Amino acid sequence: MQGQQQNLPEATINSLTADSNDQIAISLFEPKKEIRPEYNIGKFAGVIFASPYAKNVNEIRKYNWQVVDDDQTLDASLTVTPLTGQKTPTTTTFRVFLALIQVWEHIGFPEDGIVRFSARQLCNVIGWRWAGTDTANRIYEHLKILSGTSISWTLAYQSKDGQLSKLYDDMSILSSASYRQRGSLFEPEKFSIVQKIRLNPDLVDNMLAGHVRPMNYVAFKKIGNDTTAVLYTCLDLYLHKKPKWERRAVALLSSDLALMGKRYEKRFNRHAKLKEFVRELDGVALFTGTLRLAIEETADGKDWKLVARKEKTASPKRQRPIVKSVTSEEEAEMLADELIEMILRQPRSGKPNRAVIKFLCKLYPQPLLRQALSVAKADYQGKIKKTLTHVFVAEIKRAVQEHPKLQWYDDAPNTGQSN
DNA sequence: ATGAGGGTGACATCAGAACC
DNA sequence: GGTTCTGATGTCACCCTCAT
Repeated sequence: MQGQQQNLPEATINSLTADSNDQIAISLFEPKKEIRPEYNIGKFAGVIFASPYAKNVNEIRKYNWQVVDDDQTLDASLTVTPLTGQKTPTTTTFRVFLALIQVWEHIGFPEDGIVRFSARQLCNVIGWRWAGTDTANRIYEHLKILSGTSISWTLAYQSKDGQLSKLYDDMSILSSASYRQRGSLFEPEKFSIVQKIRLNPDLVDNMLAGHVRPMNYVAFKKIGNDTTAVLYTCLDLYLHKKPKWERRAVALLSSDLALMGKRYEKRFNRHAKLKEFVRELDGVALFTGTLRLAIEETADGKDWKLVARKEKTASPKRQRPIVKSVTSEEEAEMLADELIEMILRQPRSGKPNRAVIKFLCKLYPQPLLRQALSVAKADYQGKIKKTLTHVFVAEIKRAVQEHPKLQWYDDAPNTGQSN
Protein backbone atom coordinates (compact mmCIF):
# COMPACT_ATOMS: atom_id res chain seq x y z
CA MET A 1 0.00 0.00 0.00
CA GLN A 2 2.64 2.52 0.97
CA GLY A 3 4.87 1.48 -1.86
CA GLN A 4 2.02 1.80 -4.27
CA GLN A 5 1.19 5.31 -3.30
CA GLN A 6 4.63 6.68 -4.00
CA ASN A 7 4.04 6.89 -7.72
CA LEU A 8 0.41 7.88 -7.80
CA PRO A 9 -0.86 11.43 -8.02
CA GLU A 10 -2.81 10.65 -4.88
CA ALA A 11 0.46 10.61 -3.01
CA THR A 12 0.60 14.38 -3.25
CA ILE A 13 -2.94 14.74 -2.13
CA ASN A 14 -2.51 12.38 0.81
CA SER A 15 0.49 14.26 2.03
CA LEU A 16 -1.50 17.45 1.81
CA THR A 17 -4.36 15.92 3.75
CA ALA A 18 -2.07 15.41 6.67
CA ASP A 19 -1.39 19.07 7.28
CA SER A 20 -3.20 21.04 9.89
CA ASN A 21 -4.69 23.74 7.75
CA ASP A 22 -8.10 22.29 7.23
CA GLN A 23 -10.20 25.32 6.72
CA ILE A 24 -12.97 24.24 4.46
CA ALA A 25 -15.69 26.32 2.95
CA ILE A 26 -18.46 23.79 3.12
CA SER A 27 -21.51 25.71 2.15
CA LEU A 28 -22.01 27.50 -1.10
CA PHE A 29 -21.18 31.16 -0.74
CA GLU A 30 -21.86 34.23 -2.78
CA PRO A 31 -18.73 35.31 -4.61
CA LYS A 32 -17.58 38.86 -4.03
CA LYS A 33 -18.11 41.59 -6.57
CA GLU A 34 -14.44 42.38 -6.77
CA ILE A 35 -11.60 39.97 -7.03
CA ARG A 36 -7.91 40.47 -6.50
CA PRO A 37 -5.87 37.98 -8.47
CA GLU A 38 -2.10 38.16 -8.29
CA TYR A 39 -0.62 41.14 -10.11
CA ASN A 40 1.42 39.41 -12.82
CA ILE A 41 -1.23 36.87 -13.73
CA GLY A 42 -3.87 39.58 -13.79
CA LYS A 43 -1.73 41.94 -15.79
CA PHE A 44 -0.94 39.39 -18.46
CA ALA A 45 -4.26 37.58 -18.33
CA GLY A 46 -5.11 38.71 -21.84
CA VAL A 47 -1.92 37.03 -23.05
CA ILE A 48 -1.84 33.94 -20.87
CA PHE A 49 -5.49 33.05 -21.37
CA ALA A 50 -6.66 32.94 -24.98
CA SER A 51 -10.10 32.40 -26.38
CA PRO A 52 -10.89 28.67 -26.63
CA TYR A 53 -11.94 29.30 -30.22
CA ALA A 54 -8.57 30.70 -31.18
CA LYS A 55 -6.77 28.57 -33.72
CA ASN A 56 -3.52 28.33 -31.87
CA VAL A 57 -4.68 26.84 -28.59
CA ASN A 58 -2.41 23.84 -28.90
CA GLU A 59 0.75 25.73 -29.70
CA ILE A 60 3.36 27.52 -27.67
CA ARG A 61 2.50 31.18 -27.43
CA LYS A 62 5.24 33.72 -27.12
CA TYR A 63 4.91 37.45 -26.71
CA ASN A 64 7.79 39.87 -27.06
CA TRP A 65 8.03 43.50 -26.18
CA GLN A 66 10.64 45.93 -24.98
CA VAL A 67 11.32 47.48 -21.63
CA VAL A 68 13.51 50.43 -20.82
CA ASP A 69 15.80 49.91 -17.90
CA ASP A 70 18.64 52.26 -16.93
CA ASP A 71 18.47 54.00 -20.30
CA GLN A 72 18.88 50.81 -22.24
CA THR A 73 16.22 48.96 -24.13
CA LEU A 74 15.87 45.31 -23.29
CA ASP A 75 13.81 42.53 -24.79
CA ALA A 76 11.12 41.17 -22.56
CA SER A 77 8.99 38.16 -23.30
CA LEU A 78 6.37 35.85 -21.96
CA THR A 79 6.16 32.26 -23.12
CA VAL A 80 3.23 29.97 -22.47
CA THR A 81 4.04 26.32 -23.10
CA PRO A 82 1.33 23.69 -22.79
CA LEU A 83 2.02 20.13 -21.72
CA THR A 84 2.12 17.90 -24.76
CA GLY A 85 -1.33 16.99 -25.93
CA GLN A 86 -2.85 19.67 -23.75
CA LYS A 87 -4.36 23.01 -24.61
CA THR A 88 -2.88 26.29 -23.52
CA PRO A 89 -4.92 28.18 -20.93
CA THR A 90 -8.16 29.65 -22.24
CA THR A 91 -10.57 32.11 -20.73
CA THR A 92 -12.38 29.12 -19.25
CA THR A 93 -9.12 28.34 -17.44
CA PHE A 94 -9.07 31.93 -16.26
CA ARG A 95 -12.61 31.57 -14.92
CA VAL A 96 -11.58 28.47 -12.97
CA PHE A 97 -8.49 30.24 -11.67
CA LEU A 98 -10.45 33.28 -10.51
CA ALA A 99 -12.97 31.02 -8.79
CA LEU A 100 -10.15 29.25 -6.94
CA ILE A 101 -8.86 32.64 -5.80
CA GLN A 102 -12.35 33.46 -4.56
CA VAL A 103 -12.46 30.28 -2.49
CA TRP A 104 -8.95 30.94 -1.21
CA GLU A 105 -10.04 34.41 -0.08
CA HIS A 106 -13.23 33.04 1.39
CA ILE A 107 -11.46 30.56 3.62
CA GLY A 108 -9.22 33.27 5.02
CA PHE A 109 -6.19 33.64 2.73
CA PRO A 110 -4.28 30.56 3.97
CA GLU A 111 -0.55 31.16 3.62
CA ASP A 112 0.18 27.69 2.36
CA GLY A 113 -2.03 28.38 -0.65
CA ILE A 114 -4.03 25.23 -0.14
CA VAL A 115 -7.59 25.45 -1.32
CA ARG A 116 -10.15 22.78 -0.65
CA PHE A 117 -13.33 22.89 -2.58
CA SER A 118 -16.07 20.79 -4.04
CA ALA A 119 -16.62 20.82 -7.76
CA ARG A 120 -20.19 21.91 -7.25
CA GLN A 121 -19.10 24.81 -5.11
CA LEU A 122 -16.59 25.93 -7.68
CA CYS A 123 -19.35 25.84 -10.28
CA ASN A 124 -21.45 28.09 -8.11
CA VAL A 125 -18.66 30.63 -7.87
CA ILE A 126 -17.94 30.58 -11.60
CA GLY A 127 -21.63 30.85 -12.37
CA TRP A 128 -22.07 27.52 -14.10
CA ARG A 129 -24.90 25.12 -13.40
CA TRP A 130 -23.79 21.70 -12.32
CA ALA A 131 -24.12 19.53 -15.41
CA GLY A 132 -22.74 16.15 -14.43
CA THR A 133 -19.75 14.52 -16.08
CA ASP A 134 -19.34 17.32 -18.49
CA THR A 135 -18.80 19.92 -15.78
CA ALA A 136 -16.60 17.60 -13.75
CA ASN A 137 -14.42 16.92 -16.77
CA ARG A 138 -14.25 20.59 -17.61
CA ILE A 139 -13.01 21.49 -14.14
CA TYR A 140 -10.61 18.56 -14.18
CA GLU A 141 -9.23 19.59 -17.56
CA HIS A 142 -8.62 23.17 -16.55
CA LEU A 143 -7.02 22.26 -13.24
CA LYS A 144 -4.62 20.13 -15.25
CA ILE A 145 -3.94 23.05 -17.55
CA LEU A 146 -3.32 25.38 -14.62
CA SER A 147 -0.78 23.06 -13.10
CA GLY A 148 0.70 21.67 -16.30
CA THR A 149 1.23 24.80 -18.34
CA SER A 150 4.67 26.28 -18.03
CA ILE A 151 4.98 30.04 -18.09
CA SER A 152 8.34 31.69 -18.56
CA TRP A 153 8.81 35.35 -17.87
CA THR A 154 11.76 37.33 -19.14
CA LEU A 155 11.93 40.81 -17.64
CA ALA A 156 8.22 40.55 -17.10
CA TYR A 157 7.51 39.09 -13.69
CA GLN A 158 7.28 41.80 -11.09
CA SER A 159 7.87 40.84 -7.50
CA LYS A 160 6.07 42.53 -4.64
CA ASP A 161 8.76 45.18 -4.21
CA GLY A 162 8.22 46.27 -7.81
CA GLN A 163 11.44 44.74 -9.15
CA LEU A 164 11.36 43.01 -12.52
CA SER A 165 12.84 39.54 -12.35
CA LYS A 166 15.37 38.89 -15.10
CA LEU A 167 14.04 35.42 -15.59
CA TYR A 168 11.31 33.41 -13.96
CA ASP A 169 11.34 30.15 -15.80
CA ASP A 170 8.86 27.33 -15.86
CA MET A 171 6.21 28.70 -13.54
CA SER A 172 3.01 26.81 -13.03
CA ILE A 173 0.04 28.63 -11.60
CA LEU A 174 -0.93 25.72 -9.38
CA SER A 175 1.89 23.83 -7.76
CA SER A 176 -0.34 20.84 -7.28
CA ALA A 177 -3.75 19.94 -8.54
CA SER A 178 -5.54 16.69 -8.80
CA TYR A 179 -9.17 16.20 -9.44
CA ARG A 180 -10.35 13.17 -7.54
CA GLN A 181 -13.11 11.38 -9.28
CA ARG A 182 -15.60 9.56 -7.16
CA GLY A 183 -14.42 6.14 -8.30
CA SER A 184 -11.01 6.73 -6.78
CA LEU A 185 -12.30 7.60 -3.32
CA PHE A 186 -12.57 5.46 -0.23
CA GLU A 187 -15.80 5.02 1.66
CA PRO A 188 -15.52 7.56 4.47
CA GLU A 189 -14.72 10.43 2.18
CA LYS A 190 -16.84 9.41 -0.74
CA PHE A 191 -19.42 12.09 -0.18
CA SER A 192 -17.45 14.94 1.27
CA ILE A 193 -15.57 17.87 -0.16
CA VAL A 194 -12.47 16.32 -1.59
CA GLN A 195 -10.90 18.49 -4.22
CA LYS A 196 -7.75 20.20 -3.19
CA ILE A 197 -5.19 22.33 -4.97
CA ARG A 198 -2.17 24.35 -3.92
CA LEU A 199 -1.53 27.73 -5.44
CA ASN A 200 1.97 28.61 -6.55
CA PRO A 201 3.71 29.93 -3.39
CA ASP A 202 5.17 32.97 -5.17
CA LEU A 203 1.74 34.01 -6.31
CA VAL A 204 0.36 33.54 -2.79
CA ASP A 205 3.25 35.58 -1.45
CA ASN A 206 2.41 38.45 -3.77
CA MET A 207 -1.29 38.30 -3.03
CA LEU A 208 -0.69 38.35 0.69
CA ALA A 209 1.54 41.38 0.22
CA GLY A 210 -1.24 43.14 -1.66
CA HIS A 211 0.57 42.90 -4.98
CA VAL A 212 -2.65 42.27 -6.85
CA ARG A 213 -4.55 43.44 -9.86
CA PRO A 214 -8.13 44.07 -8.81
CA MET A 215 -10.88 43.19 -11.24
CA ASN A 216 -14.59 43.64 -11.47
CA TYR A 217 -15.57 40.00 -11.07
CA VAL A 218 -19.29 40.49 -11.62
CA ALA A 219 -18.77 42.35 -14.87
CA PHE A 220 -16.24 39.82 -16.09
CA LYS A 221 -18.48 36.86 -15.36
CA LYS A 222 -21.34 38.38 -17.30
CA ILE A 223 -19.35 38.37 -20.50
CA GLY A 224 -20.38 35.18 -22.21
CA ASN A 225 -18.25 35.38 -25.32
CA ASP A 226 -14.71 34.27 -24.65
CA THR A 227 -13.08 36.43 -27.28
CA THR A 228 -14.90 39.41 -25.84
CA ALA A 229 -13.75 38.38 -22.38
CA VAL A 230 -10.12 38.47 -23.54
CA LEU A 231 -10.70 41.91 -25.00
CA TYR A 232 -12.31 43.11 -21.78
CA THR A 233 -9.36 41.89 -19.76
CA CYS A 234 -6.95 43.69 -22.07
CA LEU A 235 -8.96 46.92 -22.12
CA ASP A 236 -9.28 46.93 -18.37
CA LEU A 237 -5.52 46.94 -18.21
CA TYR A 238 -4.89 49.44 -21.01
CA LEU A 239 -7.37 51.89 -19.53
CA HIS A 240 -5.92 51.52 -16.06
CA LYS A 241 -3.67 54.53 -16.52
CA LYS A 242 -4.71 55.99 -19.84
CA PRO A 243 -8.14 57.50 -20.47
CA LYS A 244 -8.21 56.43 -24.11
CA TRP A 245 -6.91 53.55 -26.18
CA GLU A 246 -7.41 52.72 -29.82
CA ARG A 247 -6.34 50.01 -32.21
CA ARG A 248 -6.86 49.12 -35.83
CA ALA A 249 -9.13 46.18 -36.52
CA VAL A 250 -6.54 44.14 -38.43
CA ALA A 251 -4.03 44.22 -35.58
CA LEU A 252 -6.66 43.85 -32.90
CA LEU A 253 -8.28 40.77 -34.41
CA SER A 254 -5.21 38.92 -35.61
CA SER A 255 -2.55 39.64 -33.02
CA ASP A 256 -4.46 40.56 -29.88
CA LEU A 257 -7.38 38.18 -30.18
CA ALA A 258 -5.93 35.45 -32.40
CA LEU A 259 -8.80 35.48 -34.84
CA MET A 260 -7.06 34.14 -37.92
CA GLY A 261 -9.92 33.68 -40.35
CA LYS A 262 -9.49 34.62 -43.99
CA ARG A 263 -12.85 36.31 -43.70
CA TYR A 264 -11.21 39.15 -41.80
CA GLU A 265 -9.39 40.17 -44.94
CA LYS A 266 -12.71 41.71 -45.82
CA ARG A 267 -13.37 45.07 -44.29
CA PHE A 268 -17.01 44.27 -43.77
CA ASN A 269 -16.28 41.26 -41.59
CA ARG A 270 -13.85 43.20 -39.44
CA HIS A 271 -16.46 45.87 -39.01
CA ALA A 272 -19.08 43.30 -38.06
CA LYS A 273 -16.75 41.86 -35.44
CA LEU A 274 -16.04 45.27 -33.95
CA LYS A 275 -19.76 45.91 -33.78
CA GLU A 276 -20.16 42.74 -31.74
CA PHE A 277 -17.54 44.04 -29.32
CA VAL A 278 -19.29 47.37 -29.01
CA ARG A 279 -22.62 45.66 -28.42
CA GLU A 280 -21.25 43.44 -25.70
CA LEU A 281 -18.77 45.70 -23.96
CA ASP A 282 -19.91 49.28 -24.31
CA GLY A 283 -21.19 50.44 -20.95
CA VAL A 284 -19.75 47.49 -19.05
CA ALA A 285 -18.23 48.37 -15.70
CA LEU A 286 -14.49 48.23 -15.26
CA PHE A 287 -12.90 48.02 -11.83
CA THR A 288 -13.14 51.79 -11.70
CA GLY A 289 -15.33 53.54 -14.18
CA THR A 290 -17.25 52.39 -17.18
CA LEU A 291 -16.00 51.18 -20.51
CA ARG A 292 -17.01 53.17 -23.56
CA LEU A 293 -16.39 51.73 -26.99
CA ALA A 294 -16.79 53.25 -30.41
CA ILE A 295 -15.83 52.37 -33.95
CA GLU A 296 -14.12 54.89 -36.16
CA GLU A 297 -12.82 54.73 -39.67
CA THR A 298 -9.07 54.96 -39.95
CA ALA A 299 -7.56 58.00 -41.63
CA ASP A 300 -6.63 56.07 -44.76
CA GLY A 301 -10.19 54.77 -45.01
CA LYS A 302 -9.03 51.19 -45.43
CA ASP A 303 -9.83 49.86 -42.02
CA TRP A 304 -11.79 50.47 -38.87
CA LYS A 305 -10.45 51.08 -35.44
CA LEU A 306 -11.82 50.36 -32.03
CA VAL A 307 -11.69 53.32 -29.69
CA ALA A 308 -11.98 52.59 -25.99
CA ARG A 309 -12.49 55.17 -23.31
CA LYS A 310 -12.98 54.98 -19.61
CA GLU A 311 -15.86 56.96 -18.23
CA LYS A 312 -15.48 57.88 -14.61
CA THR A 313 -18.35 57.03 -12.38
CA ALA A 314 -19.18 59.45 -9.59
CA SER A 315 -18.80 56.90 -6.84
CA PRO A 316 -16.88 53.90 -8.11
CA LYS A 317 -17.77 51.83 -5.08
CA ARG A 318 -21.46 51.89 -5.74
CA GLN A 319 -22.64 49.89 -8.68
CA ARG A 320 -25.33 51.37 -10.81
CA PRO A 321 -28.35 49.11 -11.16
CA ILE A 322 -28.80 47.68 -14.62
CA VAL A 323 -32.35 48.90 -14.87
CA LYS A 324 -32.60 52.22 -13.19
CA SER A 325 -35.82 53.87 -12.27
CA VAL A 326 -37.33 56.51 -14.45
CA THR A 327 -34.96 59.41 -14.88
CA SER A 328 -35.89 62.80 -13.56
CA GLU A 329 -37.26 65.41 -15.93
CA GLU A 330 -34.13 67.50 -15.75
CA GLU A 331 -31.75 64.60 -16.24
CA ALA A 332 -33.70 63.37 -19.24
CA GLU A 333 -33.58 66.78 -20.85
CA MET A 334 -29.85 67.08 -20.39
CA LEU A 335 -29.24 63.62 -21.77
CA ALA A 336 -31.59 64.20 -24.69
CA ASP A 337 -29.83 67.42 -25.58
CA GLU A 338 -26.47 65.75 -25.41
CA LEU A 339 -27.56 62.87 -27.61
CA ILE A 340 -29.20 65.18 -30.13
CA GLU A 341 -26.07 67.25 -30.32
CA MET A 342 -24.03 64.12 -31.00
CA ILE A 343 -26.48 63.03 -33.67
CA LEU A 344 -26.44 66.40 -35.42
CA ARG A 345 -22.68 66.32 -35.63
CA GLN A 346 -22.94 63.37 -38.03
CA PRO A 347 -23.64 63.69 -41.73
CA ARG A 348 -27.21 62.96 -42.81
CA SER A 349 -28.31 63.03 -39.22
CA GLY A 350 -31.97 63.66 -39.92
CA LYS A 351 -34.09 65.77 -37.64
CA PRO A 352 -34.29 64.18 -34.23
CA ASN A 353 -37.54 64.97 -32.49
CA ARG A 354 -36.53 66.35 -29.11
CA ALA A 355 -39.73 65.27 -27.40
CA VAL A 356 -39.35 61.69 -28.61
CA ILE A 357 -35.69 61.49 -27.64
CA LYS A 358 -36.46 62.93 -24.22
CA PHE A 359 -39.28 60.45 -23.80
CA LEU A 360 -36.86 57.59 -24.55
CA CYS A 361 -34.29 59.10 -22.19
CA LYS A 362 -36.78 59.00 -19.38
CA LEU A 363 -37.78 55.44 -20.10
CA TYR A 364 -34.52 53.62 -20.65
CA PRO A 365 -31.16 53.45 -18.89
CA GLN A 366 -28.51 55.88 -19.98
CA PRO A 367 -25.85 53.26 -20.87
CA LEU A 368 -28.31 51.56 -23.20
CA LEU A 369 -29.03 54.81 -25.01
CA ARG A 370 -25.38 55.73 -25.37
CA GLN A 371 -24.54 52.26 -26.60
CA ALA A 372 -27.38 52.44 -29.10
CA LEU A 373 -25.95 55.65 -30.46
CA SER A 374 -22.45 54.26 -30.89
CA VAL A 375 -23.81 51.15 -32.58
CA ALA A 376 -26.06 53.27 -34.77
CA LYS A 377 -23.16 55.50 -35.77
CA ALA A 378 -21.06 52.49 -36.66
CA ASP A 379 -23.92 50.77 -38.45
CA TYR A 380 -24.94 53.81 -40.35
CA GLN A 381 -21.60 54.73 -41.82
CA GLY A 382 -21.33 53.48 -45.36
CA LYS A 383 -24.90 52.70 -46.11
CA ILE A 384 -27.17 55.70 -46.38
CA LYS A 385 -30.61 54.24 -46.49
CA LYS A 386 -32.18 56.21 -43.71
CA THR A 387 -31.13 59.03 -41.47
CA LEU A 388 -28.99 58.41 -38.43
CA THR A 389 -31.93 59.31 -36.21
CA HIS A 390 -33.94 56.44 -37.68
CA VAL A 391 -31.10 53.99 -37.17
CA PHE A 392 -30.61 55.28 -33.63
CA VAL A 393 -34.23 54.74 -32.60
CA ALA A 394 -34.31 51.35 -34.29
CA GLU A 395 -31.17 50.39 -32.40
CA ILE A 396 -32.68 51.45 -29.07
CA LYS A 397 -35.74 49.36 -29.84
CA ARG A 398 -33.61 46.35 -30.67
CA ALA A 399 -31.54 46.72 -27.49
CA VAL A 400 -34.64 47.19 -25.33
CA GLN A 401 -36.34 44.17 -26.79
CA GLU A 402 -33.24 42.04 -26.26
CA HIS A 403 -32.97 43.21 -22.66
CA PRO A 404 -34.53 40.72 -20.25
CA LYS A 405 -35.98 43.35 -17.95
CA LEU A 406 -37.01 46.10 -20.29
CA GLN A 407 -39.98 46.48 -22.52
CA TRP A 408 -40.38 48.61 -25.62
CA TYR A 409 -43.01 51.22 -24.88
CA ASP A 410 -45.01 50.34 -27.97
CA ASP A 411 -45.10 46.61 -27.22
CA ALA A 412 -47.20 46.80 -24.12
CA PRO A 413 -50.27 48.98 -23.81
CA ASN A 414 -49.65 50.04 -20.22
CA THR A 415 -46.03 51.03 -20.09
CA GLY A 416 -46.09 53.95 -22.45
CA GLN A 417 -47.66 56.12 -19.87
CA SER A 418 -45.05 57.86 -17.83
CA ASN A 419 -45.72 61.04 -16.05
C1' DA B 1 -30.39 18.47 1.70
C1' DT B 2 -25.51 17.70 -0.31
C1' DG B 3 -21.79 15.29 -2.70
C1' DA B 4 -21.38 13.55 -7.30
C1' DG B 5 -21.86 11.06 -12.38
C1' DG B 6 -24.57 9.83 -17.03
C1' DG B 7 -26.92 10.95 -21.20
C1' DT B 8 -28.60 14.09 -24.34
C1' DG B 9 -29.14 18.07 -26.90
C1' DA B 10 -29.51 23.17 -27.51
C1' DC B 11 -26.92 27.03 -28.37
C1' DA B 12 -22.74 29.99 -29.46
C1' DT B 13 -18.67 30.90 -31.97
C1' DC B 14 -15.70 30.84 -35.73
C1' DA B 15 -14.43 30.59 -40.44
C1' DG B 16 -14.90 29.32 -45.07
C1' DA B 17 -17.98 29.02 -48.97
C1' DA B 18 -21.65 30.57 -51.50
C1' DC B 19 -24.51 34.01 -52.92
C1' DC B 20 -25.90 38.85 -54.28
C1' DG C 1 -17.20 44.55 -52.95
C1' DG C 2 -21.00 43.24 -49.20
C1' DT C 3 -24.00 39.68 -47.00
C1' DT C 4 -25.76 35.21 -45.62
C1' DC C 5 -25.50 30.25 -45.18
C1' DT C 6 -23.40 26.15 -43.40
C1' DG C 7 -20.68 22.96 -40.81
C1' DA C 8 -17.23 21.91 -37.26
C1' DT C 9 -16.34 22.57 -32.70
C1' DG C 10 -16.79 24.19 -27.97
C1' DT C 11 -19.81 25.45 -24.15
C1' DC C 12 -23.41 24.83 -21.12
C1' DA C 13 -28.17 23.35 -19.43
C1' DC C 14 -31.66 20.02 -18.50
C1' DC C 15 -33.17 15.93 -16.33
C1' DC C 16 -32.05 11.75 -14.54
C1' DT C 17 -29.76 8.47 -10.89
C1' DC C 18 -26.92 7.13 -6.76
C1' DA C 19 -25.25 7.43 -1.79
C1' DT C 20 -25.18 9.62 2.73
